[in-house]
Amino acid sequence: MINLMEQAKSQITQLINEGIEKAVAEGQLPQVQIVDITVEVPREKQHGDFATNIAMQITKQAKKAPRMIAETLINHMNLTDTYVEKVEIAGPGFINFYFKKEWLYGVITAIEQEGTEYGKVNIGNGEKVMVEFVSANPTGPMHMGNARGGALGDCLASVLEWAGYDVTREFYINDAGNQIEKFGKSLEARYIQLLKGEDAFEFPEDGYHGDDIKERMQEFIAGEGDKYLEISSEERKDAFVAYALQKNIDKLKEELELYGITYDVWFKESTLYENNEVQETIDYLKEKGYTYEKEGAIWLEASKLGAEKDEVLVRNNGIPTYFTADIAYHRNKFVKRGFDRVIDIWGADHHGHVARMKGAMEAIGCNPDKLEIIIMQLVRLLRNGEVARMSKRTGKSVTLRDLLDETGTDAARFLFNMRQAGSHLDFDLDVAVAQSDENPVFYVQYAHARICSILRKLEEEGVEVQSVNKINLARLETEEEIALLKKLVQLPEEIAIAALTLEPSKITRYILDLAALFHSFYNACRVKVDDKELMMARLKLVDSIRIVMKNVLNMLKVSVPEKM
RNA sequence: GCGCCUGUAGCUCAGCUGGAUAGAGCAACUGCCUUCUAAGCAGUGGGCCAGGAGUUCGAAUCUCUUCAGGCGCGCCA
Repeated sequence: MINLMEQAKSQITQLINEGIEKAVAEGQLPQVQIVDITVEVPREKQHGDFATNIAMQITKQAKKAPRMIAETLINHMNLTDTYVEKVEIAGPGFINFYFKKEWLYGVITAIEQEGTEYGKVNIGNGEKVMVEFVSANPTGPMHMGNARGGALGDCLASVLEWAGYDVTREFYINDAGNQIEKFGKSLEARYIQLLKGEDAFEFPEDGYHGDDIKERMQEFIAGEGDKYLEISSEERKDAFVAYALQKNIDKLKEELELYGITYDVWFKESTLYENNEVQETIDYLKEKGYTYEKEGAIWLEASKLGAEKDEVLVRNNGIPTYFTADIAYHRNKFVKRGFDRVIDIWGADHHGHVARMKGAMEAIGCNPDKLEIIIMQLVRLLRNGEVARMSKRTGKSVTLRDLLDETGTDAARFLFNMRQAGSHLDFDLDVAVAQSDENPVFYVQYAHARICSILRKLEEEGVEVQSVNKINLARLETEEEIALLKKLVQLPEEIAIAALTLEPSKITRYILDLAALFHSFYNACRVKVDDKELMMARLKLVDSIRIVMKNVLNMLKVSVPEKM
């Protein structure tokens, strides 16, 4: 994998280290302790391609003015055999590096060589990491929170794959415990009501009122009739749950598939009970002395593990809580399946769960730092500039399905990843469906389509993209072309940063920037010009942009139209 | 009351783990199609980075604090 950014930075680091060594050897600097040399790309391009603040950082140790230190260092740098063209001191003591154009042109070669792989980095070293996301309750339809979580989780998983991790996408099915109990009761009530009238059976107070429950039972009756009126409540609830749950899970799968999400594992909570892992977990915690009994329940001393207060593990009716199952689940992820890292994506309404979950990890002997929980802030849906809680079509709260029907997968996936997980997100339906400059998805896709159009036009005239060794890249010298080359160089690093910070939103912003630079270029420079050499160079540049855009959009699973 | 998140242009948000003159996109205004897709581009205006204190060569960024908003604090999940 070629990472020009990395190469450049390591060259600079080496130059500085050599500079310091020599200066120290010659007595021009005292012995200094360097923790980390930061090399960054300055915001202002007149400050060069790279800059370092090392001179300012060692001011105290060196007991000299930063600009003096900078000068000393520069005097001891040997620039031969490097890409560095020029070094300058600037401002309070920055050292600015100007790179030769050859370095920048190298990106075209890199893209040609790596093609669909360009942008990949290996910071993960094949580490096994799980991303668990959505995990919506199978008792009803998915909501806007699930929609955001889906886009975030799936794109994050992709980013991690591109960064060299071995990623598993997982959906946790809550098919056990209290809510399934409620689910069963609700189904039973609807079944009897449908066959014998509304008044024949009282609907449970805390039951699920959604229409989907009724629908399930209508389907069930259509197939099986009324024979379940005769059997025991226990038996028929089990039968209803088994039927409706499978139906609901199939529907979840289908809708997520439509959303571009395919999971590697659908993990059922019930298997934790079947395989005795919940009990194993409880026994383990007991053994380690983290539990006590109070009022007939078994408690976890979570307060001693960093949480706010203690938590019930097993209710006084003998049934373990959701929390206990979740501990067993995470124990399964780490201990039974050997994941190096586990990333959970939760809605902000679950943030109270974080501290006790981390505490529980410690209690079961897993490193809590290996469990990373992304807390995603809630989504506000806007329509006509106003908060829209209800779907236009159904009058009920807006589901993932409604959203996809209205805006399509591309817009939803892209727009949900425009914001960082931690920031509250306003999802504007009018923007999502707008086919204009307001809509960032179209803006990016349009750039790609424009490029394809150029390629088509020239191909019709018999002009094709040539391999890099036949092209005089030095002809790429306008401001717009240089800016584009620099942006292309950045992709591997952007992916690395997105993976490290767990923020796929960096990538959507990257691709928006690239599209903007392309559109500027398009208006400032023509590809199809009489100067053949220039045309071939620009054609190659444009084709390289196309490859990068396609790579990134494929990664995000946003479609890449060649015509619009 | 306690805890988590957020506060940057009229609106929606970036700001790359502390850098140089705080940036985009919408919205407003002015221009740009006989030449590769105007779903585009160029330009103009717009800011007490919520307030205050601290840390240091240097703070939108880190710490503390006040204020405002969101969310949570169950033998629910």
